[in-house]
Formats: sequence, structure tokens, C-alpha cells
Amino acid sequence: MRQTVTLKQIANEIGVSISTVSKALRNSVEIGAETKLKIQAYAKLYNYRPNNIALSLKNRKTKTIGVIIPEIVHHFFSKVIKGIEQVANKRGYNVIIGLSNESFDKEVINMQLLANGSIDGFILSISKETLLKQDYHHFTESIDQGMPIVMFDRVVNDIKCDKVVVDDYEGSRKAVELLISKGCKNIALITTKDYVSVGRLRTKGYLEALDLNKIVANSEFILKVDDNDVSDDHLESLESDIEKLLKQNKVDGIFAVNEIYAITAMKVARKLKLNIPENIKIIGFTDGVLSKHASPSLTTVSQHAKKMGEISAKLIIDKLESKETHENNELIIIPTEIIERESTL
Amino acid sequence: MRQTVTLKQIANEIGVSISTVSKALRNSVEIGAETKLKIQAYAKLYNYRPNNIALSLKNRKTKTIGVIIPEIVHHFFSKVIKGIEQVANKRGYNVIIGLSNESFDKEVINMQLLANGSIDGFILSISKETLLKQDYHHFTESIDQGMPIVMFDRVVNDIKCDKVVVDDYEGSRKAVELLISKGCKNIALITTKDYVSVGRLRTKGYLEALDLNKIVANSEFILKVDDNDVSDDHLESLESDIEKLLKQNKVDGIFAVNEIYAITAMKVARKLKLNIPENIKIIGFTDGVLSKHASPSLTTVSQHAKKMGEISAKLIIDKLESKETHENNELIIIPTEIIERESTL
DNA sequence: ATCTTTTTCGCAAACGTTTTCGTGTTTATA
DNA sequence: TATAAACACGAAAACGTTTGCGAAAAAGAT
Repeated sequence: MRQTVTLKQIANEIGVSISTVSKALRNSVEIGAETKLKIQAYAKLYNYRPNNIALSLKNRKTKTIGVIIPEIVHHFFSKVIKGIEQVANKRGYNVIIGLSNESFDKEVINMQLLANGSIDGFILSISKETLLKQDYHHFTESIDQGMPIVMFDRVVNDIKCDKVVVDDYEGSRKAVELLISKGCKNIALITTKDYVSVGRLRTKGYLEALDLNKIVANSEFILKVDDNDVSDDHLESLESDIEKLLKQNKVDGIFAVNEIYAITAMKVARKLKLNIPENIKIIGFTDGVLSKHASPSLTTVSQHAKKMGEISAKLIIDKLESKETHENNELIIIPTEIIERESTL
Repeated sequence: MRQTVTLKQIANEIGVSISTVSKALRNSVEIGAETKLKIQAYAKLYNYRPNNIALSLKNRKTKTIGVIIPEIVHHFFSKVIKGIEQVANKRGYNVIIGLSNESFDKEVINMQLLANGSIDGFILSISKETLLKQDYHHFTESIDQGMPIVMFDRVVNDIKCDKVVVDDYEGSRKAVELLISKGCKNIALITTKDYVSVGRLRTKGYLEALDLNKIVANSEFILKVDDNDVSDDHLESLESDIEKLLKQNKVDGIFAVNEIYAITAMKVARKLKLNIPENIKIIGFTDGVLSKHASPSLTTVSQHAKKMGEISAKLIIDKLESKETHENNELIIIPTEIIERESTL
């Protein structure tokens, strides 16, 4: 086992000082040509690489960014990470992941763990529990200590930081208007509870679209799902809720605020012998793998998850590398795009 | 902006030495009760937390583990990460992610980037390109330098390190035998090229199952997919290959070595008006989200991805925290489990 | 041969910790 | 009261870097 070699070892071996070695390896003009060559050859032979931790300590920056997300087994979030990773890597940064698991406590713990020098800045999406508690002290604390934050997707206005979101409102409005343009008259909405900002905004878009087209909203057509319990349980209760809805009303279009709700709706429709898209048209939100491979394939509002990650990473790195005070905060709104597939033909 | 406070600042403020502050905060008996209280109160007030980087440098360990995977937008890998993250966190470790994107060069770069002190050990799954080139010098180099590695899923025998795999061979055999027990006589296999170890092993399991049941293998029934090109293209050519296969032979069962191949097979079968499972039964490998929500839902061989991550994390941390030389290497084989769903009823 | 300039290198500080050892002060013991 | 023991704290080294500055040696100029 050949341990990794340090400047000190090279210095001892060659018989010069540590600083000479350091300078020689950085090709400083201070060092004579001959010594330089000898040192560089030796370093190459022993495969010297500067210790990152020591550099981080000296430079007081780690060149890594911390990403805190509620869940990783999720097409949207993993795609965001991919975007983050790509631009971070290109710019010489590493990415360290923390999962909050939708829990407030884990979010706080994770951030405190990383904030003690391990990272230079955060990219995060807020957990549901945090949104529910509306306790954001860990964010402000981090910002107060000079650690910049970029929030994506699930954001909150009160915090002074950059934010990257998709145009939930506009995207939903367009989605519902697509259904209307295809002739749907009775459009149901499957959404989340209002404390999730994206759920609230998408609901707003739905209502707005109806309003713009002189359709009276019917509260019976709106299903607000509480997804705080275990995933499988709440899917089953969602199924029966949808079944009830479809049986009692002649719904001819469904807008679901995420993929899993949309797929579940498709399943129920099929069970009730409703043909998609002839009898009922369905549209979802998110460009996940389910929508693409469902049959019939599902029309969705694309969130541009990867681009979201790319932009977030760019924002945080720009901020980290700019000399200015981190005062001005941007709000980037990424336009949505409707991907038409078979479920709305 | 209140900068984070250090031992030195506290020492200056209170008028004691740095070492006194350090000892007081660690509740050393060396320090008098009064001073201790004063220092602790001050530290609490200013929310002192020891700088991780300084600790890492001093202790020569970072308490973070590096995870190198080929792809993150992938149900299997993200689930593995979730497992890793969970046990790592519980044991006080952080997780830093590097994506190889199935590229040899990126795998090497990423490992070198992290190996310079940033992490204590690696958990990784080998990229396809690396498997193809059979160039493993970056692994041996890392191990030589005393940085332990745990490989999962895509492993290679030559390297001296712990490995965690699913029983691909046994799982495939059981899967094919399930098809046989359901009355299938002409079973097709959709697999990858042989350089991917899991593809090779699963193919072996398929052949073995046929052999055990006195069925003569037919090379026309075996589709070896080359998935080196862009994903969408190769899916389309896969579709036409499957279509050709199904048209020219009366296949009544399909075993696919991954989810996406299985779903594609379902799609083609539907197109050819073959009813699943009446006319043709299909079984896949992996417990992804597609299988669960497909219609009909897809029977699969579960890989226990999360458990794989958990075990990998446990192995690497145990090794990191054991005093012994890292000589003895374990090979953990996780038994598979067949999840029966509608596609093989 | 003396003075100035250039070249080449080492010292030491700094980043923020922990920990060993030493030292001065107080208290207890003979 | 002299001496030993207990107590409270500080100095310094170490982890591995980078870098400003001073100094010695070599080279050049007069």
C-alpha cells in the first residue's frame, strides 16, 4: 500500500524546503530551472496531488455545493441533480447530497451538518413538513452566515435568496385550456393540499383557465390529496376518490398536478371502461418516465427539470465567485412546455 | 451578516487561550467550572460549531463517502443512493455524488477529483465503457493508496474489494422457470451485450432454466441489445427487432433483463394484438416504477436496490472504522425475489 | 575589487482544530 | 512551615497547503 505523498515528503526526499516544492510544482519563476525539473519529475513519479482538504482550509472555500432535496427516488429530483452535477462539474465543483425525506428535522440537521465548512453554498427544494410548519429559521441563519442559497421548485417568498421555478400557474392554465380546446366541458382537477406552493399555483392556473373560458368551477370536481401518509395507502384512497368522482359526474377531462395522480386517474378510467382519449382526456404535470411509457402515453406539462438544475447551479456558482455582496436576488421563471401525447388526441 | 465564529475569536473575546476554549467546549476536567460555564455560554450564544474542514485535516478523515454511479436518472440507482444515504447519515457520514455518465474518462476524472482527501472511501458501480475497455487501473490505484472501495451491481472480479450484487443468475433462472411453470413453451430473451456482467449472468440463468426443463434453446429467441447509442434511437430499433421476433415465431413468453426492455416488449405485443398474459406472458428484471404502474402491471425480479445501498454503505463504513488491514474482501449476494403481477397471471 | 542587481531558495504565518506536555498556582499533608 | 499533591491553564505541534518577505549566493556593472 503506497500512501499518498505530500509536499513535506517530497521536500525531505529531495532535500529542499516545503515552500520550494510548492512553488516548483506551481511553476513559479522563483525556482531555478534545474530544481524545478527535479521536483516536478519526482512529483509525477509519485503521482502527487494536492490535498483538497488542506486547500479548502487554506482558501476558506471547498468548491463543493450542498444539495438538499426531499426525495431522490423521484424522476423530477434526480433530473434536477443531473443538471446541477453537470454544470457544477464543468466549473470544478463537487456536489454533496442531503435528503430531507420531506421531514423538517432532517432538513435542519442536514443543513447544519454541511454548513460547518463542508460546502460553499446550498441548492435546495423545501420539504413538505417545513412548508407546513412555515419555520424557515435554518434558511435565514445560513444566509446570515454568508452561505448563499438557491431554492428551486418548492420555494418561499420570505427568504432572501435566488429562486428557480417553473411557471406553474401559466403551465396549468395552458394545460387546462388545451383540454378545453379539445372539447372538454367538465374538467376535474387532482391536486395537493394548498401548503405546497406548486399545488396552490397549479390550482390557480386551473381556475383561471376555466374562468377565462366562461366555465363555472365546480368544487366537486376538485380533489385535494393529502399525501402525508405512506405513499401506497394514499394512492389507494386516491383511487377510490377518483372512482367516486367519475361515477357521480360526467367528467370528460382531468388535469392532475403530477404524474402519479395522472397515472392513477388513467387506471381508474380504464377500470370504469372509459376510453382515453375518446371518452375522457387526461393531462399531467412533469415529464417523468411514466408518462412517456404509459399506454396510452400521457400528455404532460414539462417542467424542464434538468434545465432547472443547470440554472440553479449556475446561479449559486456565479454568486460564489462574484466579489460583490450577495444582495440582489434573482427569481428565474422557466417557461413550461406542453408535450402532447396520446391521452389528449 | 454574522460570520461564523471560531475558537480563536472566542478565546480573544473571553481572554483565555484557544486550547482552553477547545477543552472547555469538550467538557474537559482540566478546565475550572467557572471558566467552562462562561465559555460554553458564549459559544452557545454565538452558535459555535467546529469547522468540519479543519477537523478533517486534523483527523485525516472526512467522514464522507464518495459514490460514483453511471447515471442518476434511473430508478435503480437512485434507490441505491437512498439506501446508502440512510445508513451513512445514521452513522455520521456524508455522501458525495459523482456521475460517470457511462463514460470511462468521466469515471476516472471523478474518482481522482474525490480521492485527493475529499472522501474516505468509494461506493461505485462501473460504467459500461469501463467494462468494455476493461481498464481498471483507477480502481487498483485507489485501493493501493489505502482508499477502500465497495462495488455494487456492476462489478468485476479482478479487483480486490468488497462487492455487493444481486443473484442475477438465480433470479433469472427463477423468472424463466416461472414462465415455464405457467405453461410457456417458447420463451424469448431480451438482454444486453455480454460485456455487461449482469446481462451475461441473466442470460446464463435463462439458458440454465431452459436446460433444466429440457427445452432446447433457440438462438433466434435471443435478442442482444446494443444500448451504447442514444436511448431513444435504440429503443425504436429494439421495437422493430421485437416485432420481427414476435411475427416470425410463436413466442408465448418473454424474459427481459430490465424494465425498459420489458415495457417495450409489452408495447409491441399490444400492437400485434397479443393479449397479456393470455397469449404471451412477460417478466422483467428490477423493481422500478414503470413495472408497478404499467397496465397490465408487470411481474419482475426485484433487485432490492435500496438494500443493496444499505449493505454497501455498511460495508464501507465498517471497513473505514475497523483497525485491521483491509485485506479480507467480502462478496455479498443478495437473493432476488419475484414480484408477481398481472403480466404472468 | 567594490557595489548593485538578479537569481534562488527558506522562514514563517495562516487556515481551525485537538492534544500532549509543561508550568504556575492553590490546596492538602506531614 | 516545608513539601507534596491537585488544580487550572497555556504553549506548541500537528494535519497539508500557499505566499510574502527576507537572505544568501551568484552574476553583472563600474
